[in-house]
Amino acid sequence: MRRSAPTSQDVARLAGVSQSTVSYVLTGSRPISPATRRRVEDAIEKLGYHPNSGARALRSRRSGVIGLMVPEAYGSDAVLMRFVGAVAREAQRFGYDILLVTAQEGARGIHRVVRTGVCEALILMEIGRHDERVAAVVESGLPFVLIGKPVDFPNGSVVDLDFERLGRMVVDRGLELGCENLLLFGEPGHRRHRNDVSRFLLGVEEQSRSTGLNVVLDAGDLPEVPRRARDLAASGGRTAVFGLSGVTEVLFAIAATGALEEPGLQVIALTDEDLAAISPLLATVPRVDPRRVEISERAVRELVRLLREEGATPRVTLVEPEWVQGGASRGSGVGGGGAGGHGSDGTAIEAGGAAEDSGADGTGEIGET
Amino acid sequence: MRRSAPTSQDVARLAGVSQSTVSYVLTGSRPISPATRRRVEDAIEKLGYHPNSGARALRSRRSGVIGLMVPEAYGSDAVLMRFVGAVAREAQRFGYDILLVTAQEGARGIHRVVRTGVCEALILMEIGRHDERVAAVVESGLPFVLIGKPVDFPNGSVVDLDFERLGRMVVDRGLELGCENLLLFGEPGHRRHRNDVSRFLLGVEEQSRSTGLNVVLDAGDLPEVPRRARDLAASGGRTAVFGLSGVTEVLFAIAATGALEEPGLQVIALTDEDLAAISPLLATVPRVDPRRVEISERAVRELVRLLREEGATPRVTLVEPEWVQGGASRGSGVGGGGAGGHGSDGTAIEAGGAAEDSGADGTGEIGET
DNA sequence: CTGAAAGCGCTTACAG
DNA sequence: CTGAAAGCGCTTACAG
Repeated sequence: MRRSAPTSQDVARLAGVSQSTVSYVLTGSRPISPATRRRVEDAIEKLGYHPNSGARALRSRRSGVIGLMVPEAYGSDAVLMRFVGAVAREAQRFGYDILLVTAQEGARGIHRVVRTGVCEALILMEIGRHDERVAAVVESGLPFVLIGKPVDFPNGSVVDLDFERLGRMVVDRGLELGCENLLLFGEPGHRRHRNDVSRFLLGVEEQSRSTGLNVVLDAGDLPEVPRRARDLAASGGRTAVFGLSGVTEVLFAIAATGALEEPGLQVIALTDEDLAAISPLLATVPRVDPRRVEISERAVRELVRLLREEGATPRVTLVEPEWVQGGASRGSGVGGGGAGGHGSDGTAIEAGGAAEDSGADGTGEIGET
Repeated sequence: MRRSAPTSQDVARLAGVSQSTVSYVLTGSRPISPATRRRVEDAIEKLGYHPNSGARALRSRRSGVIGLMVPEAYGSDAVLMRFVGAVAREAQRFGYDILLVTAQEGARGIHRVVRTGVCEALILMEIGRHDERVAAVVESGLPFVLIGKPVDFPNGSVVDLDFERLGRMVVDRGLELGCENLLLFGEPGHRRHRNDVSRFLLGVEEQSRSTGLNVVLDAGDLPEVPRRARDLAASGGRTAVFGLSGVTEVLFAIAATGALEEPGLQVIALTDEDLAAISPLLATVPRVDPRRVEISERAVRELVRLLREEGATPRVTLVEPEWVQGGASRGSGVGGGGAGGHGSDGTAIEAGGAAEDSGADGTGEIGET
């Protein structure tokens, strides 16, 4: 039943060439005549040959495997799998496999996969403000990308949603919709220590200060949100309701039932398009897409760039949130300029030598060199 | 910055032994004197040595990597990540890493990871009724485990929730709560083709037939569920409401807002404990835990058994759903006997040589030999 | 209880 | 444009 897999030796024999020629056809590191190439490719096809990954890794020091360090699941982790799936698919496109490393393993996990050589590059998710893993991955010397931008990060590639801009966008949209208040739920206050939340709040506070929108954090536990919203609207005027974090999507099922469908309330949703499809009523409110698939794919492509481009330097890419419904597309429809700290022309603003690109198309750009 | 990792040669030199002795200490495949072992271990510690995975895999044909074939994300995939995370953590415990293979790759993906030798075993999720991957994985000769039991499966290890029993449990609980109707949502009708749904419906139909509970499928789209439930209760009497699939958890946020809190309605929730924590009101309804972490862990342990036990035969393990709230624990509180097709004493009922264990503790058992 | 040596299947200088 | 050969770092018979 389990015959051992064919080797390049078998392919060479069948094609009538040397074993090294088979290897050269595969790696492309030497010109091969069309006729020879053809014979080798036919033999490969006929035998169903795949190069042994252990031998290849041992010899070339390239395993073809990217380590993905995933955070411990917390609350509703629908969000997490969206990243993981997209990373795996995009890596596949470039011929890489994804190996899971759990956050639980910490810096030791990074050392392990580096030392064993099982991974030739790493993607880390949800880096905290003072995270031992950053030092570990930098020290490892392997190419790496962070999904999720720490507030302060010395040098290295990052791909993340532009949360600060998201904050400004939500404030602007609330104003545009004639609201006097913005009620935030999903515990943004409690989770201020999280990089994404703190950056989001930075944007909200900045933009609300300059525009006069009244912002209320901490709407309380989930079931209390509708009541808090109604109270706020009754006492303080028209109120926009917005929730951050993975909890949001669950919460919007609430909105979908009509609990928040009242004249004085205006829901703004942060949700993936396909999740929106679950609840038809979500189609009626302005939605902003957190672009998780886009971010995951860009993270992989950035890593591939670092792996394949000689002397490539790390890059910070902030992807713009995108209005899907109830606003201009591309995220640039509302107060695009704002009081933002980064330009829209590719200005480098990061310390430590990393360049931040924010292309004219509303997302950071990764240049091909 | 990136000095190359130390080798077993380096360890041997430092410990003053031969390179093979280092290897024997690591593999444990030969008795080593305590003194020598000690010196080797110290050297390993001092150098931070980890054996090169490529070399090890090349020589031993054991990569230490388990492939996990994950389904394409659909709808709310919170559920998926719960499996993936638990599988990764449990594999870690046994010294294995998890490599993601996307369902998108299909049978070709299985051939690839088998032929390259990158995986030495496989876990497959969400096998369909006629799935090309089953033939591929059987033919590969690698040890494998399915998470999710196809209705008909020839021979091989399976770990899954006992969906048939879940069906019976829900019917019994509904009756116990004085209901005359059971409204099922989460599109159980449309998704009848899915293995889990069809097995669940089998249990529901069987038990409702023998008890006279009126079962209604297809409660419609999410937002319509509360109205349908109220209508049913008004015309037909007290109604239990139960939803299958990942959508359930989102839906229960609806219940949590009180949309289903009416005298004639009785919500029964299928949800992980930690998700229940999001919504305090969930604590007030009977909940049944789909035991995803338990299933994932058992899948890994079953695979480890196949990998390490000489001549181990595949085994089918059905994990019992567990009442968490509003019922006896351990799932055996309600109609434990039922009209079920499997005993509670470890009787083998599967065709094709696979044995089904259903231990007295309410879950299938994996014996250590 | 330990060592010297072969060899897993590749990639890549070295040669022609 | 192609081949013969070294060697990546292990594991595991073969020897003592």
